[in-house]
Amino acid sequence: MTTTTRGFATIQQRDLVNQIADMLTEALLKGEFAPGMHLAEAQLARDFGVSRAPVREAARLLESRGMLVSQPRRGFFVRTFNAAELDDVYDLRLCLERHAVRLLAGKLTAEMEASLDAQLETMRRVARDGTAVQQIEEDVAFHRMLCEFSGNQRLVRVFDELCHEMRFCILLIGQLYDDPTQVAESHQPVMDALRTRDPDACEAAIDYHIGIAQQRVVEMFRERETS
Amino acid sequence: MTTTTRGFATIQQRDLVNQIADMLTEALLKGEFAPGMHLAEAQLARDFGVSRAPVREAARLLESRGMLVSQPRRGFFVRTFNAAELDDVYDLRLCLERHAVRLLAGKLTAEMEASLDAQLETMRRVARDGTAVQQIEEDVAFHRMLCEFSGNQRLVRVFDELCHEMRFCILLIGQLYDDPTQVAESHQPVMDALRTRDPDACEAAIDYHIGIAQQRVVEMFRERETS
DNA sequence: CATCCTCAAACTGTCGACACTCGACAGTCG
DNA sequence: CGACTGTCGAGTGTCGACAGTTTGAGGATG
Repeated sequence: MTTTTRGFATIQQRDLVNQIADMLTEALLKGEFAPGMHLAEAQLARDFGVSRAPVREAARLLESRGMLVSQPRRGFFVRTFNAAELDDVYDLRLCLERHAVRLLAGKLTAEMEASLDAQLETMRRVARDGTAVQQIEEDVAFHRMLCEFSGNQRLVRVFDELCHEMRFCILLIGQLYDDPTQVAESHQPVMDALRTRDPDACEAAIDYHIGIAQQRVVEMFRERETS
Repeated sequence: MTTTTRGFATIQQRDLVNQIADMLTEALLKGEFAPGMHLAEAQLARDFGVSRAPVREAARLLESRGMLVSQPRRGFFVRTFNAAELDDVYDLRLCLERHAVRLLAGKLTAEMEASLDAQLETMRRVARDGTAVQQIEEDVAFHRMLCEFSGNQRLVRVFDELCHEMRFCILLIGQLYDDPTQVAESHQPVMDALRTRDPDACEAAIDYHIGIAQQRVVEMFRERETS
């Protein structure tokens, strides 16, 4: 209710928790908090100009997303990842998307195909004139579509959770792609495989695609770790 | 139940939040709250003899476990499942365990084998003289071992989440098995397949095993739905 | 008889306050 | 000199209160 720190006082009456969670997320992704760092509720509350209650809830939310961890009576800490954990995340993601494309192969409609094609087009666009963050977002969006179109909503939820963690790690290592055009083009084989409607071909394509990404990201993360 | 290494009783100072979460979970599994029912924070706080803050946190915890859902400014409601959602949960579980046994096939150690065999034995025991709840718990424990031994900790976490939901649904439909001895025996083929170390055989065995359970549970749930 | 409006009760979101715990640091005693 | 103890500040866990919102009952209206 008190004044915001800056001019953008868009009606705060609506859901402080989500706003705080978003701001915290952004700060985390920007690397403003060092991994393992302790986040004091009172301090954050002062920074945001609110009481501790919504801060606490927002922190719990981020905890459930795996971006923070909490210890009883000690509070919240920025989640630390090691390369092995990141590898697990990618491994699980591969497991999910494999399943998704197999399901999708048997039910791909013209609308889905059009949506995916459109998304590929978007990716090509941001590859030319988009920020690294945008490129990652559109990349994720394509994969999320695959999960959504699989028809298993529960799978999408888990995928979203994993995405939070992957984003977190990717933003930590800085940039992901050295040639942005690859972002879009590396997805084309997946799209082509889907069009064949052959589950095995789809699985192979996604296997290859994610395997590459996994190798790259985990490797870069491992390098960052030893510095 | 849990004893400290020195034999002292565990100090009952664990936060209220966890205690409340446990009680709420128990109440939910006992079916004391109807699906879709609104849970008023103040009322629960009175019931537990605490303030709303810990109740709120406990509720958020259960929300993250998928047992409650919340709507802004309206509060918490008991999660309702429909057969399709439950089917999704089983589908995803199958996806996870398939992956787990494939990984496990390539790394099964003698210790793991012994643990799994021991768990099968426990299952046989509770099949004879255990409650339905115990039988389910030991059943789950076996599958959890498969996930743990796969080596992917992140996978285990997702499995745990799914388990909460499956337990919830299973307890809703009352009893799961009509012949308790099947509980243990239906797992034997999975164990046998693992011993061959053949990923394909393992996948096939778990496919069959979970497929049966899925069919059964979802079917029973669907019946309950239309009543 | 159905519909809309009013209003009070109930409830959630948020706040500030207090008690208790944890960790650090310094002082004390062997 | 080292181990133990008391104290202090920082921070979390919990509480009661207030304000604004939602809900549902009941009356007014067409």
